[in-house]
Amino acid sequence: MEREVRVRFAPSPTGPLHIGGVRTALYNYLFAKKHGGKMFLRIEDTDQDRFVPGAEEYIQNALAWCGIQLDESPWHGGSFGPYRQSERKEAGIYGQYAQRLVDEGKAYYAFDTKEELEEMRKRLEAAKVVSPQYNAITRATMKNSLTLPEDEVKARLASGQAYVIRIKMPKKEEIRFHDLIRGWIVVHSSTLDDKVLMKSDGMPTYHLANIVDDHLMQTTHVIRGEEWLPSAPLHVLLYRYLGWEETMPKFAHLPLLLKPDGEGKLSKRDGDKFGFSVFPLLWKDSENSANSSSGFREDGYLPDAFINFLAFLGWNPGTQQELFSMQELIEAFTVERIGKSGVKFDINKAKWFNQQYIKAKPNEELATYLLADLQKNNIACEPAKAIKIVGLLKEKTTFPQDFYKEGVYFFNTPTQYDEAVVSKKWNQEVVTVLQSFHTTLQADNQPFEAAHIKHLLHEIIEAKGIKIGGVMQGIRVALTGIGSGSDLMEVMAILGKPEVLTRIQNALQSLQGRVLAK
RNA sequence: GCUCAGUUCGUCUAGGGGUUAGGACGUGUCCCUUUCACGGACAAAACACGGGUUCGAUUCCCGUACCGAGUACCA
Repeated sequence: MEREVRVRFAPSPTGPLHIGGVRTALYNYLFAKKHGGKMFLRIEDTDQDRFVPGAEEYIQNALAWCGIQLDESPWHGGSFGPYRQSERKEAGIYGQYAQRLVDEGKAYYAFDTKEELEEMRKRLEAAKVVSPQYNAITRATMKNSLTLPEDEVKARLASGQAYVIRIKMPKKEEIRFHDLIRGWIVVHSSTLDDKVLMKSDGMPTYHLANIVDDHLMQTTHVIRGEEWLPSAPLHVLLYRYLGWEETMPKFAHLPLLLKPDGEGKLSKRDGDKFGFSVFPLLWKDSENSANSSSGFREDGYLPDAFINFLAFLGWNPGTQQELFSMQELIEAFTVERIGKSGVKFDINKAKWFNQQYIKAKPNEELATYLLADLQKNNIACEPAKAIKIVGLLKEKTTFPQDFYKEGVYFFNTPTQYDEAVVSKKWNQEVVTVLQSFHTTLQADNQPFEAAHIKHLLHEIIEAKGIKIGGVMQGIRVALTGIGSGSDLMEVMAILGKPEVLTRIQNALQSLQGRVLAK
């Protein structure tokens, strides 16, 4: 097994890429890079009915945002293309293999209509058959090339009648394979059915297409969701039937991402229900806006935080370290450390990761978020000022949009004051201190810096024999309009002396009657 | 129903025949403090159940329960 590691991510373009899909892509990517191999993307668009315009572009954008870099794909190209199954079908790639299986007696034509299949199911259910399916037993009662006379089969085929190709599942045979995460899996063929390999529209089903493509594209490892585990035996059998067992990829079936309340797979509805996104990016459904969904990016998650969070959903490094860059993840990643059990989705952890990443970012970078939000609100601001504000606020910030939310008071001279704070904290002492402070400030000519401001203010407070705690909240509300925020001295320094003087004056005037009214 | 998986604090998990079963998120209390946060400290909180194997099982085996996935001419 000296083959170069080649893994694939194979989404179908049926809508926005789900967060579970992103995690699958991520694990594939980490694995490929860890082993110096390649990762490619293949679009599995064999179901034309479910094709959604824009989905492919969404997948591309989502992976790019996450920093998952593909070596080959429909849009990057590569030497194993085409990378869309619809195009591969046009190129005649699948038909020959289906035909080979039929010729070798490992698959057969079936002419049953939808109604006939439905009828069979009903009949079997009525007869209380344990598992009503098209299988080694029931195929004898259906219309297919195994039951029909040879010339009738030929006639039907020649007349252009619709047909599918089904695998001829052996009656009794143990199918076993090794899963990198779960160990040996053994399934008896009698529990499997004669899955359709080639649909009546000439398209292969996933089952055939993924085996043919993974073989042709020299895939060494198939890392995919656990929902594929039940059909893995079928895939293994297909490799065997096609004579490709020697180079069959190794399998790793990932644990599923579950709803926060633990009732099943995480789905789009859960995002709405629990108030968070289950998609990396905003998805706009052009036909039905109700199908649109918010994305982690738009919610304010940083891509590296999102990736770090996602990596830990079902995997851990076995150490106490929790913060990992993509490069560190690549180095630390092993399939052996992927868990077996389903993982419930906890958005709190995602928030925590985001907070950690915000804190670690340089102020210059964070300032761009504030600046952008300010611009949206037509507020002008010097980058230098934004950098200072952001530096002050970052400790209490989870999302980039918090800078604007928490920091608007830097830009809006308050016209209203938080009533709860005013009624509790606005008193004669505050008024007195503010008055002296105003006078002192006007006379002062030292640089308007936090330490100096603090010194001046404390001098006044102490001279009057007042306790700091009783007066600060009032001063804060006078200056910012609200009762909470970052260090007031720093806030004033950023505000600048003229603005501080104005605000003190305003507050003294606006709240004039409030002390007496008490 | 059947097949296949899985089961350690509320959640993500470490561990693994003998441990005070460890960490993180969240929660609570306290400290810091000009408030909110941040930070610090502490606390509550888990081996699904029943058999077996064993001197000893949370760990290994077998059952049961529960949970999940699959059971389409969807992927």
